[in-house]
Amino acid sequence: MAPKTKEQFEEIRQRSMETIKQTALELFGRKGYFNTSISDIAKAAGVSKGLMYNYFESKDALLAAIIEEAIEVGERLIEDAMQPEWSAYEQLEQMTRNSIHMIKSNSHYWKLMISLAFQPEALKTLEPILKRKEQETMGKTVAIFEKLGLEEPLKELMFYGAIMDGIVVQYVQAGEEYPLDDMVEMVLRRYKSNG
Amino acid sequence: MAPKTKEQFEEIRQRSMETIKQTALELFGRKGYFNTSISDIAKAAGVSKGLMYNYFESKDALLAAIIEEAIEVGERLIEDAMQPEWSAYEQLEQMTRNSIHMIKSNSHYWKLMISLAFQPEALKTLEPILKRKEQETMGKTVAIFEKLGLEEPLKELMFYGAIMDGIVVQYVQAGEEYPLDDMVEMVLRRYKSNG
Amino acid sequence: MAPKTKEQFEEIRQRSMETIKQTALELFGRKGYFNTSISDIAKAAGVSKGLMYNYFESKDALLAAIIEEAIEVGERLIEDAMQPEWSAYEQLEQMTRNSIHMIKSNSHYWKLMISLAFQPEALKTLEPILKRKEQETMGKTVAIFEKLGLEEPLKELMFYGAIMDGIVVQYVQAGEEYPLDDMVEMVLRRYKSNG
Amino acid sequence: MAPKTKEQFEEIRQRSMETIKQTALELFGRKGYFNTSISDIAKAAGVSKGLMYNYFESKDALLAAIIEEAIEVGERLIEDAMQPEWSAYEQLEQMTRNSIHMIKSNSHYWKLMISLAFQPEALKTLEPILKRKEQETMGKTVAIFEKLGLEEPLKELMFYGAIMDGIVVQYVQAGEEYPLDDMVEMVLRRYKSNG
DNA sequence: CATGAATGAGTGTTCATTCAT
DNA sequence: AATGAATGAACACTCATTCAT
Repeated sequence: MAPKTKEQFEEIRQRSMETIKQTALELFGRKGYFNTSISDIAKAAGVSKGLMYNYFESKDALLAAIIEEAIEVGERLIEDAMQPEWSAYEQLEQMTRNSIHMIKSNSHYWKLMISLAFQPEALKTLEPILKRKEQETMGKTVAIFEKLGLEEPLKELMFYGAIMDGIVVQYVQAGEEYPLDDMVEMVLRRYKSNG
Repeated sequence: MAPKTKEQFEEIRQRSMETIKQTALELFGRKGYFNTSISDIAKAAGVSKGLMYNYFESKDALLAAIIEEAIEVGERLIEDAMQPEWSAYEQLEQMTRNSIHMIKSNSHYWKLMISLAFQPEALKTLEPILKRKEQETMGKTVAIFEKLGLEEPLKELMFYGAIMDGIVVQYVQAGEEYPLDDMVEMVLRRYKSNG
Repeated sequence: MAPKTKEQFEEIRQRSMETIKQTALELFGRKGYFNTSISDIAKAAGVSKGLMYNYFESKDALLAAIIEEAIEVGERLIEDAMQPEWSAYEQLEQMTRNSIHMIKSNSHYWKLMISLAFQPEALKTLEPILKRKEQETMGKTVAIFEKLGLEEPLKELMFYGAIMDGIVVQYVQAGEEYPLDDMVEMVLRRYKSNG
Repeated sequence: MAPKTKEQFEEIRQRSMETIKQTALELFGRKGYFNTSISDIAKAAGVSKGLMYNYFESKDALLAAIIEEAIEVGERLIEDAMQPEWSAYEQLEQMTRNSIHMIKSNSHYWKLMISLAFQPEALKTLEPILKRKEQETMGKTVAIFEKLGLEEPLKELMFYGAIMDGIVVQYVQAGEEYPLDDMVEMVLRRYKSNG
């Protein structure tokens, strides 16, 4: 019964937080943020309601924590694609495939994000984070499209963005039966002869 | 001294229902269905909380009424595009432009639909209606793609659907600054040489 | 299209009031007073909600009107039994049979009365009416028991009252399968050798 | 710093449930079930409105819990009367006295039960429980009446039931001034020479 | 670190009552 | 005399949050 060390406590904290975040993400994704209660999360995570408030100030804060974590993952994937020695097309391909991989492996997250994105007045706190993040991504990506040598790189980037969003929307809706890989090939074919 | 006539009552009913539906749609679109209370709607519509229940059995029923009305509008637009004397491309163009028009003139509705679609466990009642509607639309549209003479018409249809969804998602998000018309031209260019 | 005469109006009034009272009584009896809404009554009676308020000040007043009417009927039945030329037993028999007849022909009313009687704080307005009525009945009936030549006429009257109440309670509960007539014979047998 | 033990929590739960049930029973008995709101109960019990829902799923469930508890008490009293070494009359006497004792010590409960029993369409959930219970009681009691050696034991049982019900009805109505003990003696006298 | 009993503001819903016609 | 749209207070119920232990 030796007293636990600081490190042990810290580890427990991390594990609990992770459990709570994971459980919450799944429920938020399946049932929607507003339709998921703290009780639901606590029950599904097998912890007490009070414990959540040890780690997160509020339900909103829990949501923010989940989203920020996922954003970090997303950022890393984009950076992975930006290998300077690659051609523009190779970078685009890599980024596209990474994006798809990310979506495949975390579809709860994307369901949550999309449903939140379409209730803009519901969660004002989140908006600035998302706006900033989107612009960063756009900024990095526009370079690829300029290098591709297209006539109107900005418009093409927006079109690419729309296609990718559309594919996500449809995949997240339809589930595993959706021909995600076929759609990806169709996107890439559009740019294959370039850059 | 005579009681109001049936016609008078009917007109009053219609006006009230319309007010409530319009107000509700706007709020649902802006704040999300679950985040909009009956009180919010009543206050915004300038009527009492109880009045809604004279016309709609429940909040759910109000939502269903709104969606069914919009679905009817959508169906009419698709049928408008299916003029048999037109070429496949002309039909596609018409349908595309009609869709965009519909979205432009009713963006609240589309925000609502998308956010609901991504909380699938939240509103089981709606699912069958939407599934059926989607399949009907697909059925009508696949004919156009077959006539276009593409190698894989079904996949191309799915791709087209994804692009259109993506454009809607981005437009609804970005608002009026989004270059909707440019995006439409880019979609159509993809098929212009066909059918 | 001659204007209606005063008499015709009065007749219409009477008919409407009667319809409303009868419908209300049935519903109150079946579903309970608090569980029956004005809307229910109006729908079942085939009139508008507003019409009720032309005739009765409130839901409470409607209830009071129903009860007062039934009390009058009850009073007449008791008086019918008090033929001075009859023996005490004959009077008791008549009163007993009259009571049973009354209950048989108006069981909704008795359901209503009993359920109300057991929610004393629910309808304070009614209490004085009922108390007064009960004492009047007791007063008239005690004379019969005194004439019967029993040792403790007042206690016997109370016992008789309890038996009659119990029979009503059971009959109203069990419905037509209840052997009401057998029970009545058993009551009367108790007093047959007297007075 | 340690969390409360399971036992502590359990004790708190039991105490709260008991407070709520007792308060609710009293109010249901006095004002009627439909006329008593959750707010009323919470205020009278000195707890928050929400607390009831920690322990009972709904107002209906609270009622069911109250009734089931009382039914158990009732069952025990009947069994106490069925001592095999006693004569039929002794058993009847014991059962009668037990019943009266039960009613005396819990008149709120009986007010509630009677008023509910007379609003049959109001609480369909309860009906099967009560029907079953009543038949069980009848079954046990009929044996006593058969042993008493009466001509028509079943009818006599029904008559006894009616008397007892009538006494309860009158006692519950009139309160402490009612000569309950005298009435009991009058019932018993009817059977004293038998069994 | 962890618990879950307790709170109360807020939700969807009902309903007696009013009133213009 | 008769209608039913409209109101708003009250209802049963939910849930994010607090806190004693």
